[in-house]
Amino acid sequence: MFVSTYESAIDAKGRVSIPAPFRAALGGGTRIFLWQALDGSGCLEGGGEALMAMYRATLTRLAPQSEVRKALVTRIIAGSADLKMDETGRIKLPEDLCTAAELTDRIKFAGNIDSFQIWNPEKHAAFNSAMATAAAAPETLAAFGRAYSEVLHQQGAGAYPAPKLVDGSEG
Amino acid sequence: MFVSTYESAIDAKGRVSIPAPFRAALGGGTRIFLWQALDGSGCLEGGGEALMAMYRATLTRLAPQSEVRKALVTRIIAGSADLKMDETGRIKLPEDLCTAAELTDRIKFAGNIDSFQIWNPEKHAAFNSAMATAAAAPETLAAFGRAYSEVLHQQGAGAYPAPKLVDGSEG
DNA sequence: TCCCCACCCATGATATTCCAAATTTACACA
DNA sequence: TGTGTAAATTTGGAATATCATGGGTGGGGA
Repeated sequence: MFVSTYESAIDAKGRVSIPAPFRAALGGGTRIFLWQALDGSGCLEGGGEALMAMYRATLTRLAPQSEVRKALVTRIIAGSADLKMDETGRIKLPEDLCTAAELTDRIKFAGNIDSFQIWNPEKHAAFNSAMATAAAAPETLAAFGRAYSEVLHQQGAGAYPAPKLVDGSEG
Repeated sequence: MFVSTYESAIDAKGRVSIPAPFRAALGGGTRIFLWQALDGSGCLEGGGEALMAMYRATLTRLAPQSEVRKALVTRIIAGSADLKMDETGRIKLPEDLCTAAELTDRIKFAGNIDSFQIWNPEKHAAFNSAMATAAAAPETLAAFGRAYSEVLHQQGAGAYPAPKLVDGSEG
């Protein structure tokens, strides 16, 4: 799982070190896919072979000639760069993606569960504060609570230790 | 899988280099089939022997004398060029297909999962921006999200671990 | 006999791989 | 709790390999 946010630098050759925790999340694979986020937020989205395999399965479920599938395949499959990490964990960012996401010298890697995002730092800061506001909204918190309850019920109460008032060495 | 987009040039003899990653996606085969895309988008569609084998199986499932089968066989089977890559990974584009797809000096290879597309660069740019708009539409994103969830549930704990409160160090 | 096509080789540019150093981070011990 | 050591990671640069492209030659068909 891709968690947390890290900053990294683009060197003179357009190379970038993938943060070590993200390399671990890639499960040892060295192939990385990068494409422009679908929602127009201006960041790049990336993942490894496992994510692309999921996307392949997802896209081939959609009706072959549907506009939805064509649009998504164009953006995610045709629109993605197929990169390979070197031995020190670096990739070379394609120029067109750097231009699209306004990446110049320093960038932010943001975890996104199954994928990660690459941001221009200023845009990331703006996005971050917007998300902070949105997260604090009552509707957001309510929706989170509902989803959490559903998962709890689905998984059953046995999956997790019951809360204890006085906790020992485990829990 | 055919991923990403590459540009290539048609030389004086009408030859074109297949991008190296696409050659890898052909699995070592040197036979390439090319035909006009069914949807009237004006690009060519292509693939290797594996894709044609899939199409053969698909088409022979259709009722022999049905209009659907005749139409598809005519376009895909009769209408496709049967080409062979040379040792340096080039093919010679037939003139009629070049004319139909308005290919002159430079062309774009766009990955399409199991097949690839060949585009006139200007037409590809126009198609790309149209698809970008379509992909950003809320309905498209919602449809993608639904399909992704379905795949997740089908695979269960396969590619990605199901949500757990206590997760391993990777995943 | 001519022309077209398939095959072969050569070359420049580009991308990738490899090596080495410097910085940061984690850990152990005082 | 502070410091020193060790490991890992990030960074910079150069050598190597790969790839796209151009031209040349021989065989086969018209």
